[in-house]
Amino acid sequence: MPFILTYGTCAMPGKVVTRFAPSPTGFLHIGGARTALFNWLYAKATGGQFLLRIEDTDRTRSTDAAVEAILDGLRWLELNWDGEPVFQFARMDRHAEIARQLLAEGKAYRCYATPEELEAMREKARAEGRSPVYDGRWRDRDPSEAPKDAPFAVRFKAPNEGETVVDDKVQGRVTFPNKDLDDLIILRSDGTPTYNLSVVVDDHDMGVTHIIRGDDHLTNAARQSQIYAALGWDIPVFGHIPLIHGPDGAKMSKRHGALGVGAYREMGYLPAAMRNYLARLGWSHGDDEIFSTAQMIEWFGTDALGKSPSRFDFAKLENLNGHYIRAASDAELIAALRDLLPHLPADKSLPANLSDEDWRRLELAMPGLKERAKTLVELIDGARFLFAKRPLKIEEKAAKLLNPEARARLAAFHDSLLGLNDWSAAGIEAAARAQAEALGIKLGDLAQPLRAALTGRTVSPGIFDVLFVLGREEALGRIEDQAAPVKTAE
RNA sequence: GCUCCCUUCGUCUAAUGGUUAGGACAUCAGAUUUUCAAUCUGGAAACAGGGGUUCAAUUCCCCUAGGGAGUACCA
Repeated sequence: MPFILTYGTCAMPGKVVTRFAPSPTGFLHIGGARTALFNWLYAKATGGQFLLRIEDTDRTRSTDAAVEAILDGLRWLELNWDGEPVFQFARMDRHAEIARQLLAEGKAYRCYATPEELEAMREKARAEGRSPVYDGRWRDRDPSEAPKDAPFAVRFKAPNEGETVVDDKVQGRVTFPNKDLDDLIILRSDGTPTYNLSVVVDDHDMGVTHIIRGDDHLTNAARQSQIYAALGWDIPVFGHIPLIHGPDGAKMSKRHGALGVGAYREMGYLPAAMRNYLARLGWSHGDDEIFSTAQMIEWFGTDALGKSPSRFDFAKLENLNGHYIRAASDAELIAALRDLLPHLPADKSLPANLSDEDWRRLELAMPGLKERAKTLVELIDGARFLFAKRPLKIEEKAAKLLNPEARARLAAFHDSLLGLNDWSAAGIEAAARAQAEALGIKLGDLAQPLRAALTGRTVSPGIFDVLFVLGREEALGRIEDQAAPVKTAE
């Protein structure tokens, strides 16, 4: 079957092409998300293309669910890729073809060493304090010495002497002694290509010019450079960024920090806040902390990428998210909530089937709510009182506010409210202040019992806004529920 | 073990061969206030250690310590 070049043939000279190349063995984690962001930013900043390649050649570990999770994660972060994703596995024949070409040109050779043999070799090298590299035992042997019908792998004939230099945009000039870079297998004994070959071939065919990736690939960059050189292809510009660590400085693991971006969505973070936070992990633009995606694109460059690893800090993310929530319009937040609600477990969500009227009420309450929420989840929690049914369940701390005096004040205020024509926050506030004065108490002594009666809690948006948003009937009802002298506190 | 990389307040980071080493988050104190937030003011808080080079080093070089990555017929 003829191989079709998807991008290589149409790559414009001088045009930047970046890519994100995750392997679909799990969700899109935070480090991957940042890598994707940087590549995306670089493409946007240079007017180039941002491509996506799914490295699914490990058939036992790759899953369709993971592919979906990664695409989902990228979409949520609004990191849109150009064109269709390239699936590496589908290009296996092309990779094998290049391996055979290398073999034919004498730049690769057949290796008949068995896995046991290789293991013994490594053991020995380790014991002697040398790098556990392949010793090249089949490198220069005559084909006639090959065992008949024995399986073989194809190894790349890497230079033995000298050094390989990776000119890295982030790490600088990194030099590797060639003696430590052994002849890696490019074609397994079952004829399938291996990672380092596939990556080189794909990046070349896709016309990739710039590669920003985790520094766990730095050594690979050296090996890949050798393959590029053997093939006579241009080596892309590399930028190897340090990995993100967990809050305790240790490697990210499932126990701490290594969550899929979907988890961040469910914790109520906004994509824009996420991008902003991620951008500040390992990249900076002077003292700027909060900036729009447009500014990010304008400012982004590999020069300001840091070399030292960073830790993931939830407190800062949360703070940033709070900024974004406060800055968002009410309509935007309503939209974000509508998107998020279906993804949340019932106990963290709002009642199902909110009516249009409910949504309107929520939007009306939004200015007061968003001021107090650091995440959408907190926003939801803060909004819960809006949809509570009478008689309200009163939280313990709120119940303490509702002592007999407080209930008497509520009764008095309830009566004043009956005669209030201007049911606006300002009108209600004026009434409350007058009431407090008449009673000879501080405003707070009326406001807090009111809060308890109206929301069942001790914390809420401004209480006059609460009355206003709830509407006259509901508000008066809730006050009455708590003001009635015969009713018990619980 | 071997190869490579890293090290500025608790965290993310800025800057510089000569600075009171800056900002942000977190933290503490105060102001404001109907609660909580938000906001405002102020405080505490860092150049890992040791050698050099230099008139001068946080900055350049070396060593040590600590951290990270790689070391597969995984990606």
